[in-house]
Amino acid sequence: MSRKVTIQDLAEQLKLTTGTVSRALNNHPRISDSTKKTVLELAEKLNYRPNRLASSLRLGKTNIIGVIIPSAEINFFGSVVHGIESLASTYGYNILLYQSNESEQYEQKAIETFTDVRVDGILASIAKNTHDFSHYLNLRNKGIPLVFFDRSQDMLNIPAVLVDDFKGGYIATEHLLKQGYKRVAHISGQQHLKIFRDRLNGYLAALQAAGITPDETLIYSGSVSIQSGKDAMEYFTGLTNPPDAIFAVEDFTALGVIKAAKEKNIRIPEQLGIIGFANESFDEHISPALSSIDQQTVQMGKEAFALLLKLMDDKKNDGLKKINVILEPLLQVRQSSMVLKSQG
Amino acid sequence: MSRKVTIQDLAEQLKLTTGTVSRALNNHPRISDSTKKTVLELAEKLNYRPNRLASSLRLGKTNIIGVIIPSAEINFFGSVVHGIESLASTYGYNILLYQSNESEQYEQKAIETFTDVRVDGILASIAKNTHDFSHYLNLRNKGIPLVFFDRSQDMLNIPAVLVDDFKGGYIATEHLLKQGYKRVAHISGQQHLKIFRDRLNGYLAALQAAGITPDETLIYSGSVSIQSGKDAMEYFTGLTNPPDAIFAVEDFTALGVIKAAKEKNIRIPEQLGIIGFANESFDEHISPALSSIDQQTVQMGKEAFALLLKLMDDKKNDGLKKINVILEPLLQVRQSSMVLKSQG
DNA sequence: TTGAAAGCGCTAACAT
DNA sequence: ATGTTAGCGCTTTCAA
Repeated sequence: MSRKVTIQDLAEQLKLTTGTVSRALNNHPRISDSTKKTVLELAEKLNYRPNRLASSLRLGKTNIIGVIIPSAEINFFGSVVHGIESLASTYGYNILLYQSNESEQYEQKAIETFTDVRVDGILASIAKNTHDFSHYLNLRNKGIPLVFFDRSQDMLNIPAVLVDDFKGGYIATEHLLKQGYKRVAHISGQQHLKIFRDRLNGYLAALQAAGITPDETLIYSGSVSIQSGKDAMEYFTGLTNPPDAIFAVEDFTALGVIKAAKEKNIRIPEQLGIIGFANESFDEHISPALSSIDQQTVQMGKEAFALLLKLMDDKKNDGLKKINVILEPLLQVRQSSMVLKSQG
Repeated sequence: MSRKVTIQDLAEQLKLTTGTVSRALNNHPRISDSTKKTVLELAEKLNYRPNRLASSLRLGKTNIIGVIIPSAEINFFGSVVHGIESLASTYGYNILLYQSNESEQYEQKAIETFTDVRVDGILASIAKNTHDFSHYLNLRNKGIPLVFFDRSQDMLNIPAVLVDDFKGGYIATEHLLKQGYKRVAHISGQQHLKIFRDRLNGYLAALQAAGITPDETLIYSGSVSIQSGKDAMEYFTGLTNPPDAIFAVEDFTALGVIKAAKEKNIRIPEQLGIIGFANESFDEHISPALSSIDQQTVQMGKEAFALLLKLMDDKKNDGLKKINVILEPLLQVRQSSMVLKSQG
C-alpha cells in the first residue's frame, strides 16, 4: 500500500516550494510555462492526486451538495436523484445522500451532518412528518443555500422546484372532456395537502372552462391507495346518474378504479374513461394501460440543482430571494382514456 | 451570517487549550468530569459544531463511503441504495453517490473522485460496458476497501454480495412443477452473462431433480424485454407439443408472455403457468398478477455495507481475502402460477 | 515568476 | 488531568 504522494513530494523532487507547485497544478496565471510543464509531468508520473479534504479545508468549499429524500426506494425520488446527480457531476459537484424516512428527526440529523461536512448547498424534499422547520431555516444564518424540490412549504420562503398540480388537474380533466366524456368525476386526495387541493381545483377549473357546472356528487373524497379507488367505484356505481369518466388524484387510486371496474364488468375506456396522476412505471404495463400526468422527475432534479448552483454562485442573494421553478405537468395518454384508438 | 465557532473559540473563552477542549468533546478517558461538563455546556451554548473536514484531514478517515450504481432511476438500484444508506447512517457513515450510466469512463471518474475525497470504502455495481477493470484493482494498492454488489466479476477476486441465481432458477422451476405443470419451458437471457446462465442451469437442475429429462425444444433463447417474451410465445405455440408453463428469465420477458397469451386467448394460469424473475413493482398490479423471484434488494444493500464495514475495520485483511455473500432468492407466488387458488 | 510563511480546524504524541 | 507542539495537505498573502 503505497503512501500517497503530496504536493510536498513534488516540490522536493523538483526543488521548488509547495506554493509554486500548487500554482502550477492550478493553472495560476503567473507561473512560467516551463515549470508548469515539469510539475505536471512529474505529477502524472508519480500519480499525484490532490487531497480534496485539504483543499476544501483551506478554501472553505467542498464541491459536495447534500440531498435529502424520504426514501431511495421510492421510484419518484430515485428518478429525481438521477436528475440531480447527472447535472451535478457535469459541474464537478458530488452528492451526499441522506434518507429522512419521512421523519423530522432524521431530517435534522441530515442537516447536522451536512453542515459538519461543510457541504456547499442542500437540496431537500420535506418529510411528511416534519412540523417544525427551524432546522431548515437555520441554514440561512449559516449561509448554506437550500432548495426544496417536490415538497415545499410556502411560508418558509425558500426557493423550490415544483410541479404545477393545478395545471395537472386541469389538463387531465380537459383531456377526458375532449375525448367526449360527459360526466367527469374526481377522486380527490387528502385535502390538508396542498398538492391534492391544487389538483382538485384544476379539475374544477377545467370543468368550468368547458361550461360545465361541477356536480358535487361526482367528487369523491379519497386518498392515495388502491383501496380508495375501489371504494370510490362502489360509491360512483351506486349513483343514479354515475360518471362516464374519472380523474383520480394518483395512479394507485386509478389502479383501484380499474380493478373494481373489471370486477363489475365495466369496460374501459368505452364505458368509463380513467386517468391517474404520477405516471408510475406500472401504468404502461397494466391493462388497459393507464393514462396519467407525468411530473418530469428527472427534469425536476436537474432544475433543482441548476437553481442551487445559481444560489451557490452568487452568495449575495443567499436564498433571501424567493425563487420558485414551476414545471409543466405532461399529459400521457394511454388506452384507459383513448376512446378513438380503442374502437379500432 | 455568523462566523463558525471553532475549538479555538471554546478554548479561549474557557482559558483552556484546544487539546483539552478536543479531548473533552471526544470523551477522552483522561479528562476531569468538571472540565468536560463546562466544555460541553459552552459548546452547546455557542452552538459549536465540529468541522469534519479538519478532523478527517487529521485522522485520515472521513466516515464517507462511495457508492457507484449504473443509475438511480432503476428501481433495483434505488432499493439497494436504500438498504445501504439505512444501515450506513446507523454506523455514522455517509454516502457519496455516483452514477456510472453503464459507462466505464464514468466509473473511472467516480473512483478518481472517491479517492480524491478520501472515502473510507467503496461499494459498486459494475457498469455493463466495463471491460477494463484496472481502476477497481488499483484500489487495492491504495488501501481502499471495495465490495461489489449485484454485478461482480469473479476473476477480480473482490468481495461481493450477490443473489444465488442458480437457486432462483431452481425454485422457480420447482414451484411450477409442484403446481402440477408437466411441461415447463424456459425463456433464457443472453448467455454471455453469468446470472442468466445460472438461472438456466437452475432450471435444468430442478427438472432433473424431478426426474424430468430436459427437452431442448422447451428452451427459447431470448433476452430481457417484453418483445422477447412475445417472440417466445410465437415459438412455443407453434410447437406440436407446447409447454404448459414457462419460467421467464426476467419479469419483462414474462410480461411479454402474458400479453401474447391474452392475444391468443390462452388462459393464465389454467392453461399456462408463468413465473418471472426480479419481483418488479408492476408484478402485483398487472392481471394476472405475476409470480416472480425476489432478489432481496434492500437486504443486498445492507449486507454490502456490513461487509464493507468489516473490511474497513480490519485493514490487515484489506480485501485480499475473497469473501462472497450469497443471498437467498425468495419465491413470490401470485396468480399467474397459482393453480389451486385460481380455480376458486 | 518564485520563495517564505502562515493558517484552515482538528488531534495526538509527548511532556508535565 | 492538562499544556505544548507539531502536523494532516493544501492555498494564498506578502515579499523578493
